[in-house]
Amino acid sequence: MPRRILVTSALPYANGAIHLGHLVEYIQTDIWVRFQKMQGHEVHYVGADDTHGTPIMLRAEQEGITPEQLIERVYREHTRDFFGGLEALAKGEPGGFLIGFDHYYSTHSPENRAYCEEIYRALEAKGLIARRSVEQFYDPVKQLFLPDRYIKGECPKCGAKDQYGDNCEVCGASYAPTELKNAYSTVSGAAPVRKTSEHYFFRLSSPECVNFLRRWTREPGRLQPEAANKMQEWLGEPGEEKLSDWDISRDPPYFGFPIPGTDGQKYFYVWLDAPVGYFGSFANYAAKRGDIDVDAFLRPGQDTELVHFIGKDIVYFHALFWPAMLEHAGYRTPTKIFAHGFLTVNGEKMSKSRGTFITAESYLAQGLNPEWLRYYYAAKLGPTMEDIDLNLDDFVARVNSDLVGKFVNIASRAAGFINKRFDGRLLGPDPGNPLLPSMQAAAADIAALYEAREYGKAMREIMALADAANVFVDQNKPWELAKQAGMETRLQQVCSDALNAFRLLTLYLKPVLPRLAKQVEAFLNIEPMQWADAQRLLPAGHRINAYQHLMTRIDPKQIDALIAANKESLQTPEKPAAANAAGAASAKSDTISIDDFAKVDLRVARILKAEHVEGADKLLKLTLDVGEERPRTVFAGIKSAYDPARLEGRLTVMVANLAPRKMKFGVSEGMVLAASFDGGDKAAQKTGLYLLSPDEGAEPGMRIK
RNA sequence: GGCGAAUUAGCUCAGCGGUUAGAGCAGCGGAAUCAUAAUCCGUUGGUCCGGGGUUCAAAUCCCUGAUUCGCCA
Repeated sequence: MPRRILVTSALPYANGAIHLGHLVEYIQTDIWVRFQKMQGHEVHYVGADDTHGTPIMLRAEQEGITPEQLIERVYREHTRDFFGGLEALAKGEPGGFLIGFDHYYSTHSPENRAYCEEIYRALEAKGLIARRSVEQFYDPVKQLFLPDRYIKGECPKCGAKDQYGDNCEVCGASYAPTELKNAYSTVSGAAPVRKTSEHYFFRLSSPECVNFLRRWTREPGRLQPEAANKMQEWLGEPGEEKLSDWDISRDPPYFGFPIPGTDGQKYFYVWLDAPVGYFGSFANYAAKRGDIDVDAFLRPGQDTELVHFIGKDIVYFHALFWPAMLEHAGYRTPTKIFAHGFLTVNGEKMSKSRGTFITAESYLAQGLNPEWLRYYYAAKLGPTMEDIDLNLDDFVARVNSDLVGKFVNIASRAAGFINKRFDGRLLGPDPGNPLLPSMQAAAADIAALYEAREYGKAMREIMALADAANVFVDQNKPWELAKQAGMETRLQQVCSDALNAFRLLTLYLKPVLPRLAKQVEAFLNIEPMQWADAQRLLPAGHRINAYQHLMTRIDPKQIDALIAANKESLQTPEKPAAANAAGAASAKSDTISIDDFAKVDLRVARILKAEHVEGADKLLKLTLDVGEERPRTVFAGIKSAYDPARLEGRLTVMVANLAPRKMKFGVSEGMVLAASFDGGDKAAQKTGLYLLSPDEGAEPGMRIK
């Protein structure tokens, strides 16, 4: 009986780029899904962008666009990074990191809204919704309740400025946001006030929920042991009431769904509608396909499975709120929740200043092969919540050695002889050769490892088989057979067996290397391989196609370039590496002489101050240190893309000998340089402005030439 | 501050009460030259974080300290 599984990866937030940390999860999920599909199971893998909440709203405002425009743009970026975008998918040529979503949608959808409302109503009908007053910080200028992350102030212990409301980065003291001195809203700069509002709560502390969760979280197989222990900690011993109710409402203005019956005065907190977004995406997919019974996957009492892959940081939401909500709203609960750890790079947290905060896009833009990373992650991943490390030297060594040196090399060693000497024809497997049966016998073991998400062990086992195949070639020395008269059949036999071995290795690696597997299937002239095909071999007389390079080695220089590229994006982390598209989009200008260029005095400048200009729609007033006695004042038309607070302190590039110009708001003594699309292309104009930055080490006043 | 996890060869990791602690990569020495997309054979290398204990036996269990990383307050 094929299993029927609905699989999800966590929904990435629609206000930032996908980076290599995100990809751990999508690659982990994708490998599992591809493996299950190869087993012949019915699997639906859905995802979506998580689009609601205050940060999205403010971000859009800062960029001068609507939240809808922002999430649409980010949707294009995310789908591009995951699978090359919807166009590539439609053409059947997925790109990006080859994440094989069956459907990728958005939480800002009618389906999601309908599920949220239905779930909410069901909970309310069961008396699981409570209302009570909550006092929170409020920005009187923006007229907005402020999440803690938007409040800064002086540390109550040491007086350090610009500290967040939970603890001080300077002295390490921890405190409540209310204790901050001279607190201010990072949105408007105004001093926040305390304001009371009625909030809606999901009664997680009710006996129904607590008892359910005590039972549910301990059911075998639901959670990893570490996660189950963590749940025990959060739940406390029976009698200890450790859980508190969950605040699910937010006051307008809020980008999200209104709560039914509140007349638009309350909105669902983004963390309520985010997981429901799994269902919304699935429902939309099912409607498009037309042959899937949605309720068979979403309602209780069915033989289907619901599997969530998530990061360890959101276990809380997925193992407490989410199942409790579902259980009491008449839906099925997740069958399994698989949490993974975080990614470190070279043993440390990803860091923008070290260039290890690497975006998915920059990795691809540098020409690195996504399957290199997929393999490396697979080699490192296990079923636990432990962090995994991307050690860049190890990455280069391991991929080159395993994939190119061991694996791909086998095909390369055998294919030449078969094509040149035997017209591409194979002999059937040699019954006296124990290599192939032993490789076939490993199929069950490797399958069990994939099933258990023991990818690292699976890769090790597969590479041990690749070693065995190389030993086989070495012992049988086809290059010597080729020189001996009368050994033609033996030569053909050895190479045929080697290619059969290569086919099996490819099959075992197919969940990790889908694109390469497809190329190999074309090379071997075979149908797409399923797991059961491991028990078959290429028959006598089978004809293969000409061999072409399957994979190149990683040049360490490519890694250096990748790090450098991500260092450059240091100052604009939210929009990295968007420049290549712009370069191609506009025509080149006429050539100039070096003397012409020398007339422009470009200098490194430090932005000492950046302020809004009252009455100006586009301008920011910048005070720049260019190594002169007196700082320069420059008005720059970059308000749409930059928050002044973020500019202060950073380095950029200015034209120092531009004639001063009197403007409505004062005299501008130069200009700062930024990249943007040329006018005319309306679609492109949306993608904004990119201020230039020198590499680390540059100092204010340095001449640029 | 409380709770938890981690610490094993240069690097990445496995082993989690039982022969002299393992693998891959790197290093070193050979061989080979089908594969410039390289392999094969051999080999160096470890106070298993420090200290104490339990045991016939500890990298593995317990206590304690250090460092790192989480979660909570």
